[in-house]
Amino acid sequence: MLDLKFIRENTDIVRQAIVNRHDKAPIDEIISLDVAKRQKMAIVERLRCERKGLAKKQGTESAERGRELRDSIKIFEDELREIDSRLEDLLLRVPNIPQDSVPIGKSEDDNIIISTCGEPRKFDFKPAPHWEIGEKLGIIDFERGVKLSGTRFYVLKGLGSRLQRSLINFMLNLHTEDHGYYEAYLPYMVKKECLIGSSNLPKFADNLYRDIEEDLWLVPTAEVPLTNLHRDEVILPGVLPIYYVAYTACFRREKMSAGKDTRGIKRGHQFDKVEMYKFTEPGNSNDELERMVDNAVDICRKLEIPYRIKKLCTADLSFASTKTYDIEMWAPGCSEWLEVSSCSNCGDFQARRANIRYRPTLESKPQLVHTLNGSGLALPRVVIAVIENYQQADGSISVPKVLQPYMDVKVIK
RNA sequence: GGAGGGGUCGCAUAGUGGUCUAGUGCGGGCGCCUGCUAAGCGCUUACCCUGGGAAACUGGGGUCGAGGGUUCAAAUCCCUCCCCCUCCGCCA
Repeated sequence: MLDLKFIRENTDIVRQAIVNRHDKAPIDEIISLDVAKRQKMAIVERLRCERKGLAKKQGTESAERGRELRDSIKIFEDELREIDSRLEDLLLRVPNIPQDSVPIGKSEDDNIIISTCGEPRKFDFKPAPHWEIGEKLGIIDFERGVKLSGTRFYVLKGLGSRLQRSLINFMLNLHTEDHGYYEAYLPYMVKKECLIGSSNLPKFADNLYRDIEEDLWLVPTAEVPLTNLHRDEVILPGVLPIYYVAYTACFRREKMSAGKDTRGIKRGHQFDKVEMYKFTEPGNSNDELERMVDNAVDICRKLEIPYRIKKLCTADLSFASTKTYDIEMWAPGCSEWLEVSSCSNCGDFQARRANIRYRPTLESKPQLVHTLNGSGLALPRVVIAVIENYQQADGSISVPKVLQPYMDVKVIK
């Protein structure tokens, strides 16, 4: 959420940001509600002040005036409540402002490829897509996944599920041991407030699963509970930056992309992900973003899979982000670059929603922190990349060196 | 799921309709005093919104788990919800 005061004083900047994002947030209505709100507040505060003075005295004529005050205060309070909830809802739907370094673009085609690393392997046979390799080896079972849960579900079996588990452990170990992250095991179901804090609600409700009886929501990413770990807290001086890493399952309806990517395990309703998350001081967040990207890329390097880094343009930037890098791994079987990570600096946008602050020193006033999130990495796509990059002519898969200690085998066959 | 108890300033507590402008202790900060460590004394101690001011600063409102309600007046009474504790039931 943007600061209302900022919107009031920098309306043109906000308007331009919305245009650049091709968003339609209703800034005009916000501005007029804000004016109306402050007018009414001035009146109601004057009335409350009089009531306060009156309440100290007792007597019949002050009781008479008191009744009048009570009634008119109530009318104004009701109006204010209505304005407030409308304003709150609108504010929650305004996207974050892209940084100046973010390229302005019309669509994802305007994202900029910053670097491409690693030589795509030369095959002396035609590389197969993972769904063929996986099915032949019996490590991915699409039919039974659909039998259990319907379309976009699959079952990993045997060394397939072991491969995913190995990747998770490899990533968690690397981030905790080499990159300084602190591991957390989190709830996969969270309260509505958490999703508001992380910016998934109210705007993106249609991509979420929810238990109506308890009003608990399944997390679409660990970013949601991680953001909310420090909700309504004031972090003490000297504690920042905090780095978290967490493995969770993620649940998404993927309604918006129905019909897209239906083949294989690239896009399911349930998938696993290792997520990196940082709480930082405002001055450091961009440096921390670069480091986070490098932490994600380190996985690609160690797995020895070709990858590229993209800087997202304003049209493709996610709602809460001021600046985002995507990392893609090359998948020679389906001949496409797979998005395995998205690293974003959300600035104080989520911190304002979730009320996450820190004190620079013991004496100073609380200030909003900056939050950053990045996949480190998204599992099923890394599984795809391993399968397709390490496939062999006989249909088997050789296991990447760094995974061999986790897999206990050198070849999946 | 059933029965009961509870949520007050960083922590611990007092407060059952007006004297609460929320008291006290601890902890924190500032200062004074003291020829060592210590003790003592004084002051201070949250956050949000909004108005005025170039600024230092200053006026007003709100917040006692959250939100409503009753009342001239609510930390205090009523309703809904959230969270914590104890016992019972169930359970990996």
